[in-house]
Parts: sequence; structure tokens; C-alpha cells
Amino acid sequence: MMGPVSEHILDELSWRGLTAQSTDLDALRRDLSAGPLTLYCGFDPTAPSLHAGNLIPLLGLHRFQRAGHRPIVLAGGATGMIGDPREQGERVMNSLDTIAEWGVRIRGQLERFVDFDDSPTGAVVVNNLDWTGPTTVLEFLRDVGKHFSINSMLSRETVKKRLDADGMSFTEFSYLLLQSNDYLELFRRHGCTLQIGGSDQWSNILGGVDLIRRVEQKPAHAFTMPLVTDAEGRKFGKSTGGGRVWLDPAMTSPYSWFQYFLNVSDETATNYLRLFTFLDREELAAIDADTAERPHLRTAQRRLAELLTTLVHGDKETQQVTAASQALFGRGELRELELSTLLAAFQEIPTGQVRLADAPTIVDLLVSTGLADSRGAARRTVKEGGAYVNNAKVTDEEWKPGREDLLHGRCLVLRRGKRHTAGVEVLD
RNA sequence: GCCAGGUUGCCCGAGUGGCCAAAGGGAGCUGACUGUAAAUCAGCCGCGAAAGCUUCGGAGGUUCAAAUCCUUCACCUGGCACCA
Repeated sequence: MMGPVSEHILDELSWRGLTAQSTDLDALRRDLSAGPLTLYCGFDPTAPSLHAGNLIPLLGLHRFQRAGHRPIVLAGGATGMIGDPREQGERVMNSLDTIAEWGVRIRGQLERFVDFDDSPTGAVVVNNLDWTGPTTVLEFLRDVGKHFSINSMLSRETVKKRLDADGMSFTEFSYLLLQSNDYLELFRRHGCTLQIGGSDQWSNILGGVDLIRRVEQKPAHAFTMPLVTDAEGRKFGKSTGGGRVWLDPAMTSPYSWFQYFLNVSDETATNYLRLFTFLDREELAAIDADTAERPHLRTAQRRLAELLTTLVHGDKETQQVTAASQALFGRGELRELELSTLLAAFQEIPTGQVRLADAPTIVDLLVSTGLADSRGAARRTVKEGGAYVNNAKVTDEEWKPGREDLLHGRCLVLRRGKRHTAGVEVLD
């Protein structure tokens, strides 16, 4: 597990670029060196699935675990009902049913990224609804609320911005207290003395540190990691690559997930390898060098895509997706592919079915496979020279496949532009 | 409860009776160049082959004509009050 020269976890996080803010680093370093430390990170069910950006703190927990510490993964069943205030404005609350359903799904995802065993570093999963739910308002206001100063809460960046803009409900304003109380609760239950999270969580985490100090007269640590951005510094998932990249294979197919990372820029790929993988410095340096010398091989992108697909979807999926990508992508002679290879590849990409008897045109094919959103869009694609059937460009909107075009008598490989592929099964 | 402001296409945002399928920006898509990169340039970006149709929170109305006016409902925001 640990390298021959066991590097301090904080040093590793630092060279990986995973350090944003922290409380007293020297004290944290000391405590981490003293033996297994218990740390936690929370995830609110604000969507049906985690997305790639969530992997940063989640893998962060895992990194600490590998370094000999005990991670607690917190599912935000309670905090998810309230909503962390954001600058864009008041959230519309989701229904309790929705939150509960999302919570279950997300919890299932969370559990896959840390190791459970009986050792002192075995992971723990908790749900803050377990202690927040039973608490009465009066208890909460007396025991927790009393320790918070409205004055300092008002000076928070997000709150100030919101007050200048559209204001903020008391509900969201209270979020800080809930998360702070979580930290206190975990400190009491599990001796948790470190909370990590994305840098947007900084003030929430500090709230807990403060609360623990006031109530328990004990120090606790806060440590945040940068929010992932793409090469232009945009927040991950928000606008990069057309929407979020979800962990749930039903929302983002493993093939799409793989292709997303395969397509990032050189700069982003080398950066992401540090943030999202466990490769050590030597391996990373070798990949960097290779990428610089022979950029067309896209070594960094390939490694990134493979490692992340394996991490999220497993070895088997990665093999299938890689095979599909190789089989379908670009210049290979599709006619030489085995039928089984082709059909396996079709499992990974969007597909459609048509009957030759219906005499479908290229436009019909693009629409039926979902490669184009509408007939107009499909027509546009053809007009723009972006439509391919079996790697041959099709420029006539009225083009129809004939029996001689079929691969193995029953398949077509459709492509829009350079990177969007779909399979067509042709029936009689 | 009252008063005021707001709700526009994936996002931000202009638009206060016709010239609006709706400016602009971002995101996205295609092409050129390449390395399934970046940068840059060009085109596209509601549906429809077209006629035309559907869109500006929901419903209804005024008008030859509504994103724009009126009514009403919902939600958001700000302010005031009430519950003493």
C-alpha cells in the first residue's frame, strides 16, 4: 500500500495540487503522523447521482485511508433537505420523496470508493438524518444555535452576495449550523477531528471546527481541496463537455464517460491524472514526457480515460469500452471486424433498429439512433459534411443504405462528426 | 394580509402591441487546420421539405395583431402590516 519511502499524505496532496485551504497545517501534520486519525466528508443528495467533480473529495477520503486513517463518508440526508446556499440564488426545495430516493442512490455510489473492514482504518458510512432528524427545534436552537453569531454569519461571502442580490431564506441561512453540528456529532461519536471537502465548503467546515472548540474545548482540523476546473478554469461539469459527467451508467454511459476523458486537452489530462488517480510521481512524469514528445499518441488521455473508467465502472466495462472505441473509431476497416466484435461494440453505444423495407434515408438513420435530435438537425449534419456510414462520408440527404452496405448483412456504423458513433441494426 | 418588483430558448440576459422564432454573450454542434488536443477561422444552433406550426411561469381575456395590455393562479424577491 504505502510506498517504500512513505511520503506524508499532506505532501502528496500538495504536489498533486489537491490543497486549497486548511487550518493549522503543522498541527494537522503532527496529528496525522501520530496515528490513525478519523476524518469525514459529506455529500448531499442534490441530484440522482454523483458526478465526476465529486470524485475529488471522495478519492480524497480514500487517499487518507491509504495513508492509514479512517474515513467517514457522510450522506447528507438532513442537509440535503435544506440546501447549501449558493450565490446564484435561493434554491427550490426538492420533495422529501425525491431526496430520499436520491439519497439511497448516492449512498450506494459512495460506498464503492472507500474500503470497509474491521481494522482501525475501516471506513464508516453515516447519514446525518440519523441524528438531525430526531432533534427538536428547541434543542437545536439552545444547544447549537446559541454558539453561532449572526454577525459573523452575515459576513460570509455567499451570504453577503445573496443579501445584495435576491436575499436568502432562514432555511438556507441555517445550513451552516446543520453541517457544523454534523462535525460535532462525528467528533463525539467517532472522535473525528478532520473534515475535508471542496474549497466551497471552507466556511461550513470552519463552522464545525469552531463549534467543537466552543462546546468541547478541543481543536479540530479543516482541509479543503480545489474545485476541479477544465483548462479554462471553468467549474467542472457545470459547462465543460456539455453538462455533467455522471457516475451513474444510466445517466452517462461508460462509453461516454470514457470518451469524455479521452477527449480532454493535453493540459487537462496531465492535470486530471494528478487529481483523479493514484499514479505516483514517477509514473506521472513518464506520462507527461511521453505526452510532450509524442502528443498524437494521447498517452495521458488514454491513461486517464482507462483509469477513471475502471475506477467507476470496473475492469470489465473498461475492456469493453476500449474495445468498442478501437473497433469503431476512425480509420479501421469496419468490414473486417468480426460480427461478435461489432455486436459487442454496439452494446456500448447508442443503437437503433430499422427495416430495409422501410427504405430509411441517412436522415432517418441519424434520428432513429439519437445521433441527431431532429430531422432538421440530421439534415444539417449531412449538409455540413458530418455524416458517415461505415466511415464513408454521406453527402446526399436522400441516401439510403442498400443490402451491399450492410456489415455482416445486418449492421451499419453511423457517425456524426469525429466522435459521435451509433450502431444500426437492420432488419428485413 | 397589503404594496412593489420579478418569472424569456441549455445558462445568463435584451426585448414593454406589429419590423420577434425573439438582440447579445456563454455553452453546444459541424467544417477547415490537427493529434478524437489547444488556439484560430467559418457556418449552425425551436419543430417542419415547405406552407406553416408551437415557444417567452400556468390558465383565460382584449386586439386585425401580444413575450409585450388586462384578469386570475403559481412560484421567487423586497418592503409594510397583522396575529398584540
